[in-house]
Amino acid sequence: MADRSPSLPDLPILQFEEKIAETVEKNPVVVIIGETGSGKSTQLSQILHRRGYTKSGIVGVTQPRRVAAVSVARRVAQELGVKLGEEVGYAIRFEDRTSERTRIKYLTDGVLLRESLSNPELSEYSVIILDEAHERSLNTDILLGLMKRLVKIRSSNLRVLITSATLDGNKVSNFFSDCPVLNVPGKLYPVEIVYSRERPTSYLESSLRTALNIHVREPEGDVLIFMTGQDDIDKLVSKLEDEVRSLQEGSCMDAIILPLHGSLPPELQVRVFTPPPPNCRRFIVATNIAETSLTVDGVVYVIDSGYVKQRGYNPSTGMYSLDVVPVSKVQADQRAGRAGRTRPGKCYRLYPSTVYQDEFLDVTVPEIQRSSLAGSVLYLKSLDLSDIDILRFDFLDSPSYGSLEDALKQLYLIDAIDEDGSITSIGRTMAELPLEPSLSRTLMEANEYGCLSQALTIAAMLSAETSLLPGRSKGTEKKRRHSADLPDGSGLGDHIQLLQIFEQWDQNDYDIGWCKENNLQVRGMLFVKDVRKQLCQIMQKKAKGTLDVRTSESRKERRDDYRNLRKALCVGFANQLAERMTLHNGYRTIGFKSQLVQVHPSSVLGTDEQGMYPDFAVYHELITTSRPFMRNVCAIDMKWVVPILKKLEKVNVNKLSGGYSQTEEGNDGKSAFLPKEDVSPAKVLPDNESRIQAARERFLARKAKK
DNA sequence: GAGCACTGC
Repeated sequence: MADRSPSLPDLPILQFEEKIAETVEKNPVVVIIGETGSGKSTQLSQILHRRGYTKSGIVGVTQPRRVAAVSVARRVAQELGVKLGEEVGYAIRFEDRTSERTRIKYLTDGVLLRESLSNPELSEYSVIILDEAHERSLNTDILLGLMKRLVKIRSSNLRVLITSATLDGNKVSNFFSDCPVLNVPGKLYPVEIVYSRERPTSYLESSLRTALNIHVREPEGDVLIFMTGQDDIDKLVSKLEDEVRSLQEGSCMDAIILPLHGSLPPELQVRVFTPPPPNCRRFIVATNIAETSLTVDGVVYVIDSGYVKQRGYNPSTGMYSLDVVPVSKVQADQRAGRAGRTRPGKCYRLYPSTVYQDEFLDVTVPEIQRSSLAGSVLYLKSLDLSDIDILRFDFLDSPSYGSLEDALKQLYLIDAIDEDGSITSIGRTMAELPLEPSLSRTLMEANEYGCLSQALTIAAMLSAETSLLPGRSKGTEKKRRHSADLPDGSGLGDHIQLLQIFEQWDQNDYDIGWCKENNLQVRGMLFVKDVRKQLCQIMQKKAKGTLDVRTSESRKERRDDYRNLRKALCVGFANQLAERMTLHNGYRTIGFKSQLVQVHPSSVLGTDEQGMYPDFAVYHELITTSRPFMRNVCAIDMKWVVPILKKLEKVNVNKLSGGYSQTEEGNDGKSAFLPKEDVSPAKVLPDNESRIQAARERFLARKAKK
């Protein structure tokens, strides 16, 4: 591979090559603050290659997103004049384009985590660059902790570079024993920030007025408007269309108004990449997707509502939520930067500067503090790092004690760890599967009951579930769940329906047209097929029966009630069970702090002659939107629940966590982020026990009645 | 009888 291509682009970072090389030479960890347009993603790896770091190993660069890993690798291969997949390659899920000759490797952080599972010292790498670490994805945060440990073990032959944002560069440096921080300027044009005098009562209305003002008064250039979700986007798009239409002819240029969000079909998403005809201004009304994932060229004006829709998780109830929250300063700056990519721009913030200064957090709350940690904890346990105790694991930002406790409890209930918190052999197999722990456990149990092939399908379908639904357009709603053509889950619930849908697609030879006819998202269904294939490869050696999708005809004839499959789900989702109220169709969750929930209206779960839902159910997810709902529900037998209730009684979080309690030094002060809930084990347990006792009594009464 | 921001193995 050539050391220097004649066509190297003129990027700011190249002026710092000497300084970077010198600093990396002397320090095992270096933080690089690289603004947008600095070229850090494509150039850092090449600088280190020129300095000889690819002689002793691979230079690996992680990216939080698949498309970024692919496109940056392609670019670097081009700049170095080599064929992609040879000296320069990439690895993402389902696609490994590397070879023995690969010296520079771009990969998603998830793939690097997988690699470290089989090679904890990542010995083939001489350099690891964690790019976009300021985005603080769950995987990046785990990697940051692992890197801190790894540089101690491999101090002589590993270099770690972390790229971050201005606002938390020092924090990352502190985390790595005050390692050096290098600033690399970006190549953005100046963006003038225009603040509102006060917060608008309706930011939809305010966005509309601001957009129209730009259209009438400002010179040409596209407008990017950040909204929180599809609903508001649709409303604003239609209002803008009305208003623009009513503008006097000839008073201003033409306009094209485009929505842009994740649930938009890909063919509509790519419309934003088509440049507008002359004398025409585009309005792109977008979610966060335009903040980092998609870059729209031609944007000169940005309107920032100051809000974002963000997922949260409450570990004491197991409940997810989607909340509209103020953006962080980093996010607001990122949004503003979208106006200065091609020439000087303007950003209209629909809030006063005091709100930015005093109310916005510096950085977005990291994902690790907003997610269930069962999967991450199981992952870390399976690494067998004898020098690391999970509850003392060194995170850049620690998750709360309650959140780790929730993860341990769940892992214990599904047999992934024993009562002392040590990983079991079941847990080890689970960690190998690219699934949430409950689904991994379901697969293993299903394997024992001879219904692995069905469980594989359900696991794959649930991995993609949200992207299977068609966009919410009038007339097609309800169709997915209640269409006459699609199976209905035999009244047993959504898991079974998902299984039946995939089986039917299989019987239709994976015909794309069939998906379209049934309003199933093609992209989502193809993803399911890929996931299932990947899961099959991993489970092949362990499988006790066939992995084929198609169940044999004879079996279909004797009216399968999916008992084994539902029993396996019950074991895998032992932490996600609910019991119906005696007199109505509401449920209360078992195992968490008492929580009243309802079956989501989109569910196909059937009722009996009295219109009542089954006594017990397993759910895939609890989510609060307008109210707390169970999403994806499956009927289960009460007798399957009894052993789980017994196990719940035995849960001793103090033992699971190795006697480490919240009050001990080291973890306090860092962990207060969620709604203040008392999650100390001493208080939760008695309450839990009495609740379980009551549930058992109700269960026995019911049994007697029947 | 309600709705889903965005990623990823």
